[in-house]
Order: sequence, then C-alpha cells, then structure tokens
Amino acid sequence: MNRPLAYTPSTPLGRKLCSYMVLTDEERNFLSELERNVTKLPARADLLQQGERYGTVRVMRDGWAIRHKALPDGRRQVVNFVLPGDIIGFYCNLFETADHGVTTLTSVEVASFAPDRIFELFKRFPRLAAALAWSGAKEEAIIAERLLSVGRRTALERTAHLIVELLKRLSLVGLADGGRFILPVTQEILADALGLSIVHINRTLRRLRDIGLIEVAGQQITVNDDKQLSSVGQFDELYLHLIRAPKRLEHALDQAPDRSRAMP
Amino acid sequence: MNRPLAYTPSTPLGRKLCSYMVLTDEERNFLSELERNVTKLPARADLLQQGERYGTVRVMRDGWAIRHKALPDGRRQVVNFVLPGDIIGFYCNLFETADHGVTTLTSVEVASFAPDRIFELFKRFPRLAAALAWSGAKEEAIIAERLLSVGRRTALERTAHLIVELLKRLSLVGLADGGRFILPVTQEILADALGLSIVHINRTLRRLRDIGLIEVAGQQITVNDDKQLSSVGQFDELYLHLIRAPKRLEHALDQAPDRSRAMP
DNA sequence: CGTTACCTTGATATCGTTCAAGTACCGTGG
DNA sequence: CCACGGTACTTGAACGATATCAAGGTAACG
Repeated sequence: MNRPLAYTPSTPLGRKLCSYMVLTDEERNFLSELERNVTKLPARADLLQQGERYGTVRVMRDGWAIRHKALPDGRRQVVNFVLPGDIIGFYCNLFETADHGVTTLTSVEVASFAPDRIFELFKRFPRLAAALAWSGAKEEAIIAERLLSVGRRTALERTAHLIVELLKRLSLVGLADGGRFILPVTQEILADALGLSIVHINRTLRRLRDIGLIEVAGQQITVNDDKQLSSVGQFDELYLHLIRAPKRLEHALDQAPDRSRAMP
Repeated sequence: MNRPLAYTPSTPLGRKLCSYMVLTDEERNFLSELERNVTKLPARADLLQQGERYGTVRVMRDGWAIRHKALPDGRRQVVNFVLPGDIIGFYCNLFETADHGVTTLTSVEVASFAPDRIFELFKRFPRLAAALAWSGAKEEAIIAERLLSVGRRTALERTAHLIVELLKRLSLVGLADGGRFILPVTQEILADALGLSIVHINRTLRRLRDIGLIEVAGQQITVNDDKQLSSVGQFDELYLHLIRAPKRLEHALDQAPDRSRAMP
C-alpha cells in the first residue's frame, strides 16, 4: 500500500475527492477543517425532515442512511442510499426547504458544517467546487438509473440490479469483500426503494435465493454469481462513472490553476 | 414590462441565471459568449447518444427535447424533459461517456460550447458556478420527484402530476398561458416518462378528460381545474424550488465577491 | 390512394398488491 | 426460567391495476 501519510486525508470526503484529483495542501486543510465537527447518532434518527428548513451540510463518515420522499398518505419512495463518504444534500443546501428526508439506518458518524462554507469553497477552491460538482452529477446518474429500474425493469430485474449496484458502490469504499456485504435494511425499505410491496420483495428475494444467485444470512448478503446477477438485472456499470480521475477534469483544472488567491 | 435592455440578457441561459441573482457585466458577457455558437436541428434528432463520448455542452434556446435511458432490449425510460433555458448535461460533461441519450421532440435551437469553458467558468466566475450548481440541484430534485411518481403513485396520479409539473415549468419561461400549453409529445413518450404502457396512458388521459380536468386538442393541453388536478396528482410544488432568488445564495456570494480576478 | 405514424378501444392475461395468518427472533419484565 | 409483546420475515389465496394482444380508425404525406 502506497500511503504517504501526510498526503492521505483521514476524512472520507477528502479521500473521496483524492480519488478524483491530486489535492493541494490548502485544499486538504480546508476539507479537514470542514469535517472537524463530528457527531454520532443512533439508527433510525432523522438527519433531515421533509419540509424542514436546511440547517447544516453533513458528510457521512460512517454508517448508512436513506434519502426518501413521502406522499401525504404515507406512501414512501427511497430515493437513494447514503454511504460513507457521501455528502448529504450538498447542493440541496442551496435551497430553502428540504423536499426529502434523510434517516439513518445504522448508528452513524456525521460531520457537519455551515452552508456558508459552500460559498467559501466556490470562491477559494474552484477545483474542489468542480470535483464536488462531479460527485453531485454522479449522484444524479444513480437516481436516473433507479428511475429506469422502477419504470421499466421487472421486480426480479430491479432487485438484482440494486444488489449489484450496492455491491459495486460498497466495494469502492472497501465495505464489500468477495461479493459479501452487510445490508442494514429491512425488506420494507427495499420495497420502498424499488417501488414494490413488502410481500413481493420477499418473494423476489426468495426467487433469487432459489436460483442460487444470492445467499442471505441475517443482514449479510452474499452474491454467488455476480456475472449472472448483473445479467438478470441488465446491469451496465456505465452509469456509476467509476473511471477514476476524469482526465478532462484534472487536466483542465490543472493548467493555469490560478493558485494565487487560495488561502489569502 | 420593465426591461432595461442593457441589463436583460437575450440568451435563455442568461435570463435563467438572472432570475437567481444580479449579474455583473463580466458575467453577462461571459454567458453571452458561451451562447454565441447557435445551431438549429429538426425534430427527432439525437443531440447525444447513450454510450457516446461527450463532446460539447449545449444550452436549449428553443424547442423541446427528452433525456432518456434505454435497456438492451429496447425498453426505455424518459428521465426528464429539456425545456428552453435548460442546459444539456452540464455536469455530465465532466464524465467521459454519456449514460443517457438526448433527442429533440421539436425543431430546436441549441447553443454549443466546449467543456473546457466549464472549468474556465469555475475558476473565473464562482458566483456563476454556484448558480449553475443550484440549477443542477433543481434538475436532480425533479428527477427524484419523478422517481416518487413512478414508484409510488397510481397511473392516474402520475399522469396528473406530470401535467401539472409541465404546466408550472412552462409557465416559468412564459410558454404556458392560462392553463393552456403545447405538449409536443406522443403518447409513447408520455408512457416512457411515466413507466406505463401506451395503451394505459391513453386510457388514463381519457379518464382525465372524462372527469373534465383537462382538455386535449391535438398537441394542445388545457388544464381546466388546476387545483383539482394538483390534488389528484398529490402535487406539492416544494420540489420545484420555485422561490426566485435563494437569499442565502445571493447573500453569501455578494459579500466579499472578490471581483479582483474576473476578466484578468 | 396507399403507406405510415399515431390514437383509440375491447378482450384477455399477468404481475404485483392486498388480505390474512403464521413463524422466528428478540429484549423485557415477572 | 418463562411469558409477553414487538418487529420483521414468510407464505397462501384472492384480487386488481396495468400489460399485452388484437383490431380498427384517423390524419398526414408522398
């Protein structure tokens, strides 16, 4: 492991952005300052309630959460899963009011900072701003793919697709090992993520188990045959945009970086 | 009409951003430069094909288009409608490859510019960068709401919801008048946007007509009772984030704007 | 005036929901 | 140690919303 300690940020956000581009000292310092204020919360806590005014920006350091939207009568859609390193409503914080809620699934560790710092970031660190824009675009791509799933894939396909997606995303942050990962999620939440009923999710998981594609032991999911599971889910990882450092990002920002005004 | 000509950009993008904040001369100039290179295209032209490498960033000046994703077997989901003033894959252009296609529905006028200019914009005009981030977040919010529709609303609710959404969005850019607007869309596209079959969209529209909530004459839709249609669709305009200038955006960016380095 | 693209409607099929009941697993308190 | 209540999972049976199949209609267009 190549790990020059001074240059590997210990914060999930820093680590995430590091995978996009080489950070300067100033940038790293700024990021770790952002993540200094850390809070712990239990499972099933609301980090944000639908309709609430935005307060602070949060970065998930450890644990899982969901972003979800609800209808007045209680029907609910899980929009996305928030995994370690993800930012909670970065751009949304530019809005006045939250159009979705965020709830923890496990006990979590989150860092919080004031929305003002976003503007500071835009003014002082254009490269970070662009990198965060990139990461925001990735989130949008994931949601669009989920829309495709819910709109056009069958229950079996959707479920297979989500399992593969989570496996890939967790692998990226070192939380899945050999097709095995912990899914701290009830079947109700799975149902709300996939636009299905609890009963049908249950039957669908059972089918996937019966075919032998996955194994379930408590919260632990084991993907036995990820090729076949991917093909059942018509999974094409294009949308995850995994390619590490988008060359054009790095390239364009590095020439004439105009560092003169950083940290005045 | 209050229209000090020198200060009202003639470009859709400029006009859009103007509604978020007061632009400086430099910012306005930069934007109109971006929109200088205009192309016209017929209906049913692909502005972008799924799997293609990104080339240019485009701004829709006039006309409609759709962003859509397809499965290998041809099933298709329309992710969003691109209306005048919308940017086509702004952040997506930070990716290497397109995970969705963009196809015109009408003849259109689009402005194109090189992706490099995005970085130039981030470096030289942090206020514009933040405003564009804001507008990107609005797009994500719209997609998330569509996910809620497709996942959790019934066919009737979904359809009502989409019609109200389009009415609101078109009103914003002056393209709807008294509940009446042109919807240049086949029922097939509506079906693909709402995750339904063509046949069922047809029946659902008929039901809305029978109840007397809408009238359809060719491509012209008239919403007779938008209150009731909104309530059928459980429409809550929160997600459109219509509030004109987010105060925190304007405020935070205006103090210490650090204009020294604009237009060096 | 035939072809094509789109809309419309009826009949039938199916996927997924709802209702219902039972099970397994926990933590808690007697 | 056991009884209890709560939460989540599981499975069967009936139902229903939406899909699919099929056929015909209309308008635009070469």
